[in-house]
Amino acid sequence: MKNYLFNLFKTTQISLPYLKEADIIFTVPVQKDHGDYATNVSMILAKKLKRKPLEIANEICTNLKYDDRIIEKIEIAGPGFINFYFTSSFNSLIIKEVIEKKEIFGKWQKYSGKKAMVEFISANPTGPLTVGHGRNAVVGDTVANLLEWIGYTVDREYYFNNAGRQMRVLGDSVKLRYLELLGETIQFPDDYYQGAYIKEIAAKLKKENGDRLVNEDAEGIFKQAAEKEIFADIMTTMKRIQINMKNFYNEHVLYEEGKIKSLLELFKVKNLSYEKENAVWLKLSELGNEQDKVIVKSSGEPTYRLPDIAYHITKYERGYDIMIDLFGSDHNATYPDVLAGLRALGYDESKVKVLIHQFVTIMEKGEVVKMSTRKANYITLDELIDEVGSDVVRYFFNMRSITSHLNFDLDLAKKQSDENPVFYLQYAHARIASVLRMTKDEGLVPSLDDLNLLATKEEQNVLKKLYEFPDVVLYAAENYETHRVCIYLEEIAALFHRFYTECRIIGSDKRLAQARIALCVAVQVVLRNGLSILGVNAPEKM
RNA sequence: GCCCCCAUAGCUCAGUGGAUUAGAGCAAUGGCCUCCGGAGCCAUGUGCGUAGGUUCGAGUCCUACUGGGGGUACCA
Repeated sequence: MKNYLFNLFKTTQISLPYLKEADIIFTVPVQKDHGDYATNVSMILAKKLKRKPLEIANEICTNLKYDDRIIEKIEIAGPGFINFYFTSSFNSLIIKEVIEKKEIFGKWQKYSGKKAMVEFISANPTGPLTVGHGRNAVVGDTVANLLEWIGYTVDREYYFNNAGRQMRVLGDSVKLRYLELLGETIQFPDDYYQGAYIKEIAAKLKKENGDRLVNEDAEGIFKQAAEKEIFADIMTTMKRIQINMKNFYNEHVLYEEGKIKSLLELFKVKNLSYEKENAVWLKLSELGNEQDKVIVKSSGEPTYRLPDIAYHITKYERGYDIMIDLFGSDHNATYPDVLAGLRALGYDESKVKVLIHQFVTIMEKGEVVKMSTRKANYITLDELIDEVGSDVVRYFFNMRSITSHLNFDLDLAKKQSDENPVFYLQYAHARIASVLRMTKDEGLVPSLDDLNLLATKEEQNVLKKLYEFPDVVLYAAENYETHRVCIYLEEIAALFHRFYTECRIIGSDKRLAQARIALCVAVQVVLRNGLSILGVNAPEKM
């Protein structure tokens, strides 16, 4: 539909050259009686041409040479909108396209040949993934899916650090619990890791080694065992929600390959850093940021900024056209420094897209559960999956704009899963599968021969919505907004149910029945495609 | 103090500068199966935090304010 309009306006440019001067946009009007698509081009041109919008709209309309088998009518309305009404027989042709393209309906070639990296989760192995990581994990994976749908080749990468203070505390925490199990009286500091998993790791060490480890360094076997166990856990959790990371990038590699050292040297040579009070500072205030920041502490240990910049440089070196970083809002102060460092070294920072998602609030028994990895009172992603399943987890994390806080009512998700919109979508899909099984037994098959019979309001509404799917995918992908897909799917499922309530298949004239079955198939394809973007199953039966 | 995000119906949230009429789900009330899946459909809504500004046109953009969340380390 949209394509036809774009082409129509392009040919009209010959007779009305001023059409080239405006960005022509077609939108689906909120009001159904305002047509299938509308454009505000005459209002935009009114200012440039200093003429009345209605007058311009009239002129455009008389010059549009359209095919009346495709467009039923064109109207001018309100202050100068041009509304387009398509013929019902043209609308029905979308079914043919959907059924022919099937699992690739909605895909684009627009960015084919381009490489993208999505870096997400990137949690250090200090504990199991929490619900907050869950949002990051699901959104990151879905953004990656969306980019694949518009043509990108996408790598998913997990960046982590198994050195540093946090990990030392982790090793100490495990050793203390180990000593405790051996009967020693210990003082367990408040700022150590309190979770039960620490005790489990300590217990495992005791079982395997008895008391032989009492004189071992906490940074040795204790830290290593903890990291191994925790990472195994994280991997299992990711697998449960269908996340396949391509790479795990260990910050340590940057040191091994000398990238930290050479970057530090580069900053010095370029006069972008200086020494003060035994520390090395990056001249961020000269690069447009608020203040200079330390990149090497007086202890000689770099702060996260140096490896983060070095890490991003490897992304450029690996040839990505676009690099997505997905962080929780608690990290929103870190990326401006990294971007400034990259900019100073001449890298095109517009290739890095930083997405910040807001917190997840867990509600349980009407109360907010405060969460901290250190403290014992947090809900793990694994527990959440146990309670509600992978499909609900993935759908819920995808269904809200990442700029908003996500309110996750655990009680609701636990006990009343049939209230969840994900079931509404899966039900629509399963219902169609059932219809197809049943009609097949009646000797009816989908047919594209008489699609023009699909003329009722309910049928037409579904058809027009089918046309929108590729646009929704493109918009969602280019704006990294996974929730758009959810909104669309809920809309088309609702339109389908309405159609199905009003329009009978068995008992109708055979040609009409078979056209309606074809409509069902098309809706099913789109539901399945949309759900696959989200990583949610589309069941044949429920 | 400064920086980022948010404020829309009882609750959870959509809303891509457009149309005298701002939508959905949940909750609530009342309808709809002699009929293909009732996990469905239909009906019922005193709502855009406050005050200015830009614009032909503002929930959407700008400024200030109020309220909430997150930051502002030689933690990440």
